[in-house]
Amino acid sequence: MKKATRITIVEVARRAGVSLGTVSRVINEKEGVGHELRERVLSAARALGYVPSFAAQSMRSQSSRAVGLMVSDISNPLFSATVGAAEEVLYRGGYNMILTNSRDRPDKEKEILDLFQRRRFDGMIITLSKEEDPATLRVLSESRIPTVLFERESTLPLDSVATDHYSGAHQAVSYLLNLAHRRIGLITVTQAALPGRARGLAYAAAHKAAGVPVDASLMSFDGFLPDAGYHAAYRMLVSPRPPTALVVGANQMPGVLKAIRTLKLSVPKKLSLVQIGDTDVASLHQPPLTAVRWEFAKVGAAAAELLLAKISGAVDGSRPRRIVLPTELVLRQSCAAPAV
Amino acid sequence: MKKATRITIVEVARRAGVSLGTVSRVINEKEGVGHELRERVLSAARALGYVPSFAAQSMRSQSSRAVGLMVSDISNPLFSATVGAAEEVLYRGGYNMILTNSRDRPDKEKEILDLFQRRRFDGMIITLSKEEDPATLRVLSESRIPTVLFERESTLPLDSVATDHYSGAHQAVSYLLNLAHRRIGLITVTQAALPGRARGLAYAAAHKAAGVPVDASLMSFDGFLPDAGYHAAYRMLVSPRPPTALVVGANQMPGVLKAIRTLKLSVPKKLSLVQIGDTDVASLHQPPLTAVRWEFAKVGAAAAELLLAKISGAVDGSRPRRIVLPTELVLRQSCAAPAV
DNA sequence: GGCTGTCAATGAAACGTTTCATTGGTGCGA
DNA sequence: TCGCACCAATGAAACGTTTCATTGACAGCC
Repeated sequence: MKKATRITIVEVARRAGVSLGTVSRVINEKEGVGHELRERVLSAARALGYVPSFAAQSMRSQSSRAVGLMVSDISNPLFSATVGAAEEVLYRGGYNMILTNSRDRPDKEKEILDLFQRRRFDGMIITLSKEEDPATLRVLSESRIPTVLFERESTLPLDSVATDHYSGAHQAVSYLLNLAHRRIGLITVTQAALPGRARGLAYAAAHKAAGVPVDASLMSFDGFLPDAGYHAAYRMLVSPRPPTALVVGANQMPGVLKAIRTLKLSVPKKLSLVQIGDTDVASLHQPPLTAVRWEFAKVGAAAAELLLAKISGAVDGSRPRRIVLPTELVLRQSCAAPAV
Repeated sequence: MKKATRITIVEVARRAGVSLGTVSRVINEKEGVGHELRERVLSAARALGYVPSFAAQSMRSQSSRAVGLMVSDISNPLFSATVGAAEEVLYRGGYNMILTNSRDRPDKEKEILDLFQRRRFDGMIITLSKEEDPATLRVLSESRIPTVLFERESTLPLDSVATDHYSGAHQAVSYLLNLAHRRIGLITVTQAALPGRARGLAYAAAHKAAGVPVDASLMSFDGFLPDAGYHAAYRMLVSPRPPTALVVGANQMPGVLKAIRTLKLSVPKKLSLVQIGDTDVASLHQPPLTAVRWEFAKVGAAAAELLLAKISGAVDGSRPRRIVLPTELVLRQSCAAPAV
């Protein structure tokens, strides 16, 4: 039979014949308690099956030993490696990770941020659907919880850890321009946040540097919609002046590949292809896809490490730190000069 | 300037000129407080920027409104969809999800289970690296936290939600046997847990039903090792009597495909291929891979729903519930009769 | 030998809520 | 008009820790 009532520190103290304070210090491995007593307390605790109450501890110590993570979509494979690495670092630092899914809905984001406040988390790592949503920014600026923006940047003085999406896209587009492509499609996510915005800017800058005019109809930024990759690619590819190359976000690529297959276009003969974010889909495709690569796990680990540093006060908060992680272009067999 | 000290319910009560209890009831939207007072409390709370302390609430109410999730590997794409769906259900039910990564290490699993106890979680959904690890089972059987096993089953009377891995593998192997394959390789994860064990049993049963002897060298169960897929496939394929078909777990498939490519084998001409777990890699491969399919999200949602039902007491705990979700074989173009 | 300093251990206050027994006031039926 | 039931609101106890000022004992020093 299980005891009906929870064992508290009081029972342990009584059983060991010592005071509450003593038990507390034994539990927390603080010094200043004699060897014999320590043993007595420990064995009493064991005998009773005592488990300290986190709620009481965190209420008293004003620390939840927990960190909130808010991402737009956990199921996104690009995120899951990142999230895994963040958890690893946080756990090792003695913090637990609470994971929430905002599904890119600003109202849910606000709700989650409120929740993080109530939970008195020691820190949070967040992704925003729109970097400039006023309601969200207000909550954020009033928050006193150490925060690290993740794959996002803000006008607010917030620390951030992000991949260098600008350089990544710039490399990809420049590479294709160098191969003599003049009509390059870009299929990615919304410009309301860093990744899409940086890619759009890089796309334009690379074209400008090469003296090639930009055709707005070759850019699609609604990658978060279901089947967006398919629709965007299909629309571009059946247009009167179709692109000869496509730069595509990893999440849009499955849809894009379906469109290509539907239209029976051969890669790279008819169409060159670069994927942003190197996944199994890219490396295992036939032909293997040239891709912009970065280490997903590193982004997560860096975000978690920065947050831990902020929590411990090791990093001064006077001026926001922005960590940008590098990308590289992995050349495979999905690109060629455009057919003449 | 931010206030140096946290606003508590006491300040709100003072400012609104009411008692603590009244504020508490307003905050918790309980009835029995007049309209005018309610407004006064609300506006006082707003003015002061009051945010209730979760720690205090959960200490008093003995509920953490949180659920722990322990998976072996978050980065595993098969898990991430599942985890996402579980989070969705739990969040909607008013619970937060704490995600932890056991990395399949029994010692870390035990540590995490202890943590879940201390945190007084209202429930937990867990994956075990070995279903029969005695130390883990002891912790589990002494735990009073409602628990749902996830893709695992135990000799302990624990509720579980899992995919029907047995039928899935049976379908795949039978299909290949029907195509006249006589040497079929199986590459998957450890038999110490449900998925690998069920697949091994199904493999043997299907062979027995077809009157085909089983060759143990055609089974590999160390899919959790890095590059296991590659090594297992390579070893089998270069052996004197290589398999003519391979049934491969989704996580091992990238490695297997690399081995196939290295050996320049054509699929399905030289080798038939079935993937267990239908991912983008399978559907986008050339040729598209025949796969055992199930809905990842449904498994997570079902686990979360069962757990919520247990927490609320809607389901009686006298006898464990085992929910098994169906699989189907999706026929694509990676299988053919063996070359003669 | 008295004083001081050190160390182990104690006991009570404090953390911020919820809950519950009470109080005070109001309306209604007898 | 009294008593009763009802309702809004109060005040204090309780939840399970940590922390901090205090006590008691003992050794070292002048």
